[in-house]
Amino acid sequence: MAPSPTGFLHIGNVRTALFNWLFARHEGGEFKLRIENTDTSREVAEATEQIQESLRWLGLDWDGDVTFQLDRIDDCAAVARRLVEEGTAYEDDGAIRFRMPDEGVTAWDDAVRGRVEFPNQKLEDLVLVRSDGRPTYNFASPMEDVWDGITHVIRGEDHISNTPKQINIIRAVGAEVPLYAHVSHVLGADGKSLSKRHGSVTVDDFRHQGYYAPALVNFLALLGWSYDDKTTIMSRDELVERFALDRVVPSPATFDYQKLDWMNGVYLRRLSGDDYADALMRYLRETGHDWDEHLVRETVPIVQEKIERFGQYPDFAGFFFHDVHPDPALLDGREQIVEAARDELARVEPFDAEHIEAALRALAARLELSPRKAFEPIRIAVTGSKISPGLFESVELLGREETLRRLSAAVAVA
RNA sequence: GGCGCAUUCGUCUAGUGGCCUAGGACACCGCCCUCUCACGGCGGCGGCACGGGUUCGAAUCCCGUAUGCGCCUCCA
Repeated sequence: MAPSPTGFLHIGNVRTALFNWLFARHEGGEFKLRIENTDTSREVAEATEQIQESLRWLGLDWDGDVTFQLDRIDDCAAVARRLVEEGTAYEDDGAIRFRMPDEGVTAWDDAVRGRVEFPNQKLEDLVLVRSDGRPTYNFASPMEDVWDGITHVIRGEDHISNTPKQINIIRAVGAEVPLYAHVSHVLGADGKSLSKRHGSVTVDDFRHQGYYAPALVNFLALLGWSYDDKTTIMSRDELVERFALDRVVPSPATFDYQKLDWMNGVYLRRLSGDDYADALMRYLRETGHDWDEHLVRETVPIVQEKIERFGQYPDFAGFFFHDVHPDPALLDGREQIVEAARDELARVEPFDAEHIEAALRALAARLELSPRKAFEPIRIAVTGSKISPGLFESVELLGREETLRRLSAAVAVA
């Protein structure tokens, strides 16, 4: 994987990285990370570290040290000089240009697209080394592929037109041409390529919204690749075991956030309570919610099945950690129900979900209200919202004192 | 403009000449479950871009058209 350090890791690049990683792990090969920083003017200082942190979060581990394209500037220059001597390159205004063949075609068998051919006549002589001495991407990249012993280049389809140029360079230096696989782009809902030029959709964005890395990986793997006609949920190991380039489709895929949300929910619901709590705590800490860990862990059984992203937790369960101020209009003249509930809950014994439920259901029956009708104002007074985890369990967790306080407060305000 | 790549339900996809009156998943709609919201169960809506070929037979092969995207930089 060879990102340029111009910003956060983009989700489209991550999908490409994932295919590289899955392929390498499946084949027992190596997955290499190279930072393509020959364009120093566009480089962003933090980017290199952020890219690595994002890959670590996703669990895409690379082999060996990270390499930097700029480190081979001298090696590239030496090769360019040799090509000039050999006559396959020439000087032009201080730069060095590669002489592309004029006749015939340059072709390769792309692992996802089949045979691709370019008439050489259309290939322009390419600048290898700029007049300031720095190699260009189209020179440095194939040379590094050679030096790093890259056997498979899996990259985005925007590189298709670069490939014949790079193949000719590799041939000119007498090296072996790697196998190329050009995967399609990931599109946004607007149908445009999801690139840095259009909305920024970085790994960090997903992380902050509370997506679970294994779910994101599963989802991304299915963007352009499938195992069969019905399998969608696959663990990391299953993905590695099953991934194959020949099942990668060549057409672009649109990123569907709703499906990601669904899949994230599936993953979160499958977690054990402890694992869920661990991941949730990590998320809350990362996003600046300094909430009591013991209480957070106690809420897990009643929220795990209800939310599909950790990002929903603060809104959904925040009432456990801070007071609520429900809009009086929401109660809409139903404060007598809230008042009656307060009186009931004041004497429930023991104060647990089972007995709380029995008491509140009896209250609803006495008021000749359906449970649905009767519980709504109580829920609003206690949680501040019409939507919440189970009422009885929430009340138990909140405790008698705090519950009664909120019920009284709601009545007072109304 | 040139070159290249792509085109199956709204979305992700299965499909490699007959198994397809095109299968699955997400989304959507309806019903059931139900203290809200979710989960779960059941059912439904919905597609081979278009036009020509080839063939006994085409979503699958060929050609063309359309549309989208990419590249054409001393960016990567």
